Amino acid sequence: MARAAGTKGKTRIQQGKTNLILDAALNIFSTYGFRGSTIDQIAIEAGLSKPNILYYFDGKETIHSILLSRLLDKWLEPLKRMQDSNDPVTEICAYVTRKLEMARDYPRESRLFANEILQGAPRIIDELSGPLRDLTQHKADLIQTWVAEGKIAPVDPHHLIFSIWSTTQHYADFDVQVKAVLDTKTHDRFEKAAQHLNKMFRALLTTAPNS
Amino acid sequence: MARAAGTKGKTRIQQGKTNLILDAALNIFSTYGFRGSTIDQIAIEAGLSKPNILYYFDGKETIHSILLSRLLDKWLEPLKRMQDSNDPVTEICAYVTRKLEMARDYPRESRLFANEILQGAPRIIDELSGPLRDLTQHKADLIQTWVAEGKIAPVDPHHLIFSIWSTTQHYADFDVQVKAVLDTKTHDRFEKAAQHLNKMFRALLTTAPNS
DNA sequence: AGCCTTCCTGACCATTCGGTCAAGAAATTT
DNA sequence: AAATTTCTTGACCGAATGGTCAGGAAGGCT
Repeated sequence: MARAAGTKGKTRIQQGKTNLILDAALNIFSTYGFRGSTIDQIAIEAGLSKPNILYYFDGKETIHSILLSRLLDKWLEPLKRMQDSNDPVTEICAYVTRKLEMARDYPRESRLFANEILQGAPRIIDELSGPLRDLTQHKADLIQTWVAEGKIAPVDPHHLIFSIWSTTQHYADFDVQVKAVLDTKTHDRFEKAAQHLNKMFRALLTTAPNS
Repeated sequence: MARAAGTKGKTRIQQGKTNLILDAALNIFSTYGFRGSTIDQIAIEAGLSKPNILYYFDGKETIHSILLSRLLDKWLEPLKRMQDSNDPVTEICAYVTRKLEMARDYPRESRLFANEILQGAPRIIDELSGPLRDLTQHKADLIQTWVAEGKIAPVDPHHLIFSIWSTTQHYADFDVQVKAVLDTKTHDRFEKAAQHLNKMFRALLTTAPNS
């Protein structure tokens, strides 16, 4: 039997088919959710037969969890890159921009993640309570520092982060709705969104700290 | 056969069972999505037998679409209530508050909606392109008026609305993630969120219109 | 009580779906 | 070219699932 393991397979052909299947699976899973997707759909999407899919992967569950675990790394990267700076406002806005670009360039991943969370995150709850929580706490502390130093307006760091996540991912996860309401071209849509979000978070972070 | 129609059934017992089933179905559908839910699950949740469910409703699809159509009315109501005012900032912030309260009090409805949109809104795309689009356009025009009158800072009305939708619904749809990161009590969580969102949108709307 | 309508369910059916397997087709190696 | 390993698939299996149906239980009405 072939390796059901990660990318570090063996043959050139294994490598190719493995990626082909994972890509097809991402299309299907991100569109229909886990239970809503079938191996047959994935097989058709990949142009392979069902048993052939099962030859490369142990099962439906395995494929899904591989996609999820790969996703998490990529997902946390933009936040990781937000670091201390003399210009925290720009630093945070740069993070917003990166996150929005992720939503634009990796909508499938965003929807896969959203599907999982929406249904109670049964497969990645540990990742959320562990790595995600730790990283978020760490960056929240950083933001808190900026607040204490008076470099940005007083904000709740965690809820700021939530606002960034939600507003940016909205353009991937709720894309259908956005398009139904706007019906502008994709480029223009993200362009406008970038300007709007930049303005919003900049306003929030530079407001005078009155009551 | 009994009526498979809406609430205006007949018997007292029909009324009761119908609501019981719809409530159970909302629990299940909002948690597992349409394909991920089974009639058996709904039956168990409602404390009835599967054939009994099918006695009151034509089928799985019917139950789901009834829930969806009921949802839309309730969903658009907070936005409808946003009207012209001498204090647009407060008017908009009140809308934000109402929407957040919806996320807090009706998380199941929010997740049902999110599940549907995430998977391409196959069952309500017409509602999105029709009523939702019209209402949104109407309110966007109102906001645009406020901008033109200099009553609020210049913002893109549509993207402002998207930001309100996404930030508030985030606390219902991504509740698991929020809890994993925060682990505070429910009340405190929404309390802080309300303060944060109020501050953010107020800042956005009252920023001096410089470049 | 007797009659009629409404309500409920065990048993059953057809289809779908995840997964297996034996056997053959391609590669690869020797 | 023969031998060996890797790859591919048609046919099949068991479980789950949406849905049906005949018959019985419960409720309402006279």
